[in-house]
Amino acid sequence: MPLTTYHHGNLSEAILIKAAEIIDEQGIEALSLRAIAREIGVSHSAPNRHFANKKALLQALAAKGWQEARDATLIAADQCGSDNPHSRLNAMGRGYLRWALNNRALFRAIYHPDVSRQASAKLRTAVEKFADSVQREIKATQLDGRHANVPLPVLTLFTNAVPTGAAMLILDSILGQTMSTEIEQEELIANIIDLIVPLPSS
Amino acid sequence: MPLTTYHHGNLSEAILIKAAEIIDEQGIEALSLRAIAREIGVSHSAPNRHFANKKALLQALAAKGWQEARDATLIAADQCGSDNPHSRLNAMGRGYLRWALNNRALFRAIYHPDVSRQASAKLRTAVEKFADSVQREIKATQLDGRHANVPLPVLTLFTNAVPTGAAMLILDSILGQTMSTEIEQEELIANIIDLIVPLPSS
DNA sequence: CAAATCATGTTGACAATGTCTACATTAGCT
DNA sequence: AGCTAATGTAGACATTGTCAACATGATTTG
Repeated sequence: MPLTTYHHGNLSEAILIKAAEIIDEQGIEALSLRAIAREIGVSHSAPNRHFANKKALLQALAAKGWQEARDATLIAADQCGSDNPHSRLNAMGRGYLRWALNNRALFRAIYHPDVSRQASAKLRTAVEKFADSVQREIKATQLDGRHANVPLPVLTLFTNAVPTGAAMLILDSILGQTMSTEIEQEELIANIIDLIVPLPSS
Repeated sequence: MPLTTYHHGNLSEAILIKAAEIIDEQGIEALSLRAIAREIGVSHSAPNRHFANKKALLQALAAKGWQEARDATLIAADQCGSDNPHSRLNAMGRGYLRWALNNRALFRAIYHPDVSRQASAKLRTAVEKFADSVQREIKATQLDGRHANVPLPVLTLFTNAVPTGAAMLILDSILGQTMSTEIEQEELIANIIDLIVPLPSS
């Protein structure tokens, strides 16, 4: 095998990884197809063979991100070892927020406006499935007595807004920078999520 | 006065207005200095006389945005006609969220990562002043018995995250699109904010 | 096994953009 | 009236996204 092969072997994957790396370090605005190609060591238009355009690359990252976010959320629910809806939803919130803070590149991708504005049908249904899973659990907590008189869509929006907003403030906003972050991450996560869905006083 | 003057008269302001218009309609990613100049009818590099670069334009928009957000928030508190911290903070939350939903261009600007990443000292202190005003009120609610055992920074992050996250989800995310928005805006605002700071049962 | 076909990568081109420099026009002050 | 600084223009350049034409190599197929 020659030292430098004409064909990369797994360029698709390499592009996604390098893209995530750049987004992580320099933000999603700094992402450039040519820079990715340069750093990987392929020609400037090689990425076009794998992604029709820049938006398609972002969509692919977002799809991966939603997948991971969904997994992190649902697995957390299963692993919390309780059937109580409050416990489960609390675990889901923590799992989602933890994932967001530990995977900012993908987190930035899933909320990038360009992705939302022109989401493929496939991505759209993936997100809907995620939303449904969460809403089902929210509904269960409501039947269990949590904010019983609040319309479900509002409660859903609220429940999603907290971890999403918190992650955005912490990761990407001046406002977040002004707020002290001396608290240990896992404790912060627990404290914040407990404010949305208190754990049952077993 | 000739029909077309060599000097525009108030180009700075015109650029800011046109920029907000474009951001409102097409999102902040679609913003281009040359397009702004084209639509206003000046040469492609005229904006450079007023803003050193694109980032500077975004910073100016963000400064304007923080100013407006702060006004909307603090004025709401004063106008609520109550001294009760819960009532005041509730009004502030509503005022802020209402402003965000009604001014998406500036809302997008104040949370744009490029702005946060390289904020001028002036902008940074403006944001800090806003954050302080809010935190002072949050502290008051805590002394009034709201989540007395939660660390103040956490409670602050939570309180800010709700309206910010809700606005982002509604305005710019696929997740928000999947959530029904059939509720009237003012009712939605009230319902969401009540979930963070319940009004005192006078 | 040979050859044909398709996926993958390269090169060169083009338009659009941000930004710089040199120049033109005008406003405002003395 | 004339000077100076502010404001606008024209042209240039590097960078980027994207496309078309071509090169290379992997895979299938006769």
